[in-house]
Amino acid sequence: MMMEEFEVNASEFLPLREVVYMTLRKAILTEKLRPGERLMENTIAQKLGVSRTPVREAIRMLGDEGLVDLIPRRGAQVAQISLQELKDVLEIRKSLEVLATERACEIMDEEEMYALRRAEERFDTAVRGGDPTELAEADVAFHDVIYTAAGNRRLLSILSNLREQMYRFRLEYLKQPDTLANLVEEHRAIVGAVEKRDAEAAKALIIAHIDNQKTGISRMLAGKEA
Amino acid sequence: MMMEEFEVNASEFLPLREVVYMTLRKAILTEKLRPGERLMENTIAQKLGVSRTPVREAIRMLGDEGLVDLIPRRGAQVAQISLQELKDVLEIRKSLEVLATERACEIMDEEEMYALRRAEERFDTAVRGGDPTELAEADVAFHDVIYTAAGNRRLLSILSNLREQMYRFRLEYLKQPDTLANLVEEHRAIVGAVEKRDAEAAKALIIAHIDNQKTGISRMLAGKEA
DNA sequence: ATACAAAATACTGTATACAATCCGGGCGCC
DNA sequence: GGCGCCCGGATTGTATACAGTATTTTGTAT
Repeated sequence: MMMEEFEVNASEFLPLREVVYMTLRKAILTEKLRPGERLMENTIAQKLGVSRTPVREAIRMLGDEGLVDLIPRRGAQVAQISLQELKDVLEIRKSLEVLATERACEIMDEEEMYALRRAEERFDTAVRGGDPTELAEADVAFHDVIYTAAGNRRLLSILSNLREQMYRFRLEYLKQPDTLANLVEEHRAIVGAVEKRDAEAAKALIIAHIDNQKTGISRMLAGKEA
Repeated sequence: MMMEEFEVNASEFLPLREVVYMTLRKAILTEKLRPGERLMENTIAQKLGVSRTPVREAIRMLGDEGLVDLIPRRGAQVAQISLQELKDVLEIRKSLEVLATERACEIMDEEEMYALRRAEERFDTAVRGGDPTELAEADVAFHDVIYTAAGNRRLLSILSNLREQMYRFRLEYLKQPDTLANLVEEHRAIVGAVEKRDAEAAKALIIAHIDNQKTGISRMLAGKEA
């Protein structure tokens, strides 16, 4: 496969399509590839030193996640995410996070409870630390504990996918210092409710959590326009 | 591409991967390819008279839909759908159908209302007609009107995907004559609630609709085991 | 006979070559 | 001068060839 040592350092002997996928994904999320930009198989393949085949497959994966738009016979381009689409995604997430949280309240075991508390602490630490990447990962990890505890694999996969849609915004969002304090508080409250297995309370908290995100991101975008 | 006239009659000059995808999908849904059966790229490619490339892509599409399990370096096999997975899917659908119905109640316009009534009539007719394929399609069309009216494209796509998961069961399920009468009645009630824009009532009806499906299919599967 | 090892085989992963289609530019015609 | 057609280049779609790995088979030794 050659692959002149180059960009892609990550753990070798992974399928190439995964490597290409992760590389492109990162480039999109960090805005190195801007929305609307075309992804040409040949160009990318040459740039990464691989053949078109894994590039093709990687691009299709990104298409499934919604990070790129696939246009037949025209190729792919980095997806524009409109405010409308963002709202759509958040609306779906609200329904499904509620579901996940309710189920988690019902069937979560002690081990998972412990993991949840640990995840909350990690997020707490990350907020104080200030590294945005770690912060985002800690947030992901926190919610993942709940998703997983819900015991519905399909739900986990859908929620993970929806999260991807928002990643670009989240990175910005998580930089706003005033939101961070809120987030810590919200997470703490959610953990409390789940620990008591109080599904009603947890549901309300999750709804508020998502609604806050929606207003926060909307405000952020509105500010950016100006 | 040659493609010796063969099986795949459907509208030519569609990308081959689509043709292969539809062919395989149909084969799985009609149980010509049984759960657990391996899908080997070479074999399928030869059988359909195409190369491995479009077959590969088609198989990956089926993987996304959950109709086949993709195992790295081992290929794909037709997914076993356990009762648990079925319940998982129905649980998610319940949340999202509720969401779709509520939104539809809010923002559906007159044209879509009309389409909904037409779809209900079509289903009604199909029940009397007795052709199971038409029946399934009419049911899909009915729910699609609501999904679409909800005005959330991502939601539409997720719900469509989840429906695929259940297709195999639905075909069997829709053959049971006693359920059919119920279904017609449930659809009629849903249309009534949506027409009045009574989101609460519609929500309750949709929940009942899905719960009925769940018990119906569970009973059917239990019967089959014995 | 069984267990282990080694080789053959069969399959996926990757690369490359070829075909078909779409887009833009230039030229001619109206 | 504008509209349309044709041609060439660019890019995706498809086919095939090659490489690497996992699985199965077969042989041998205990």
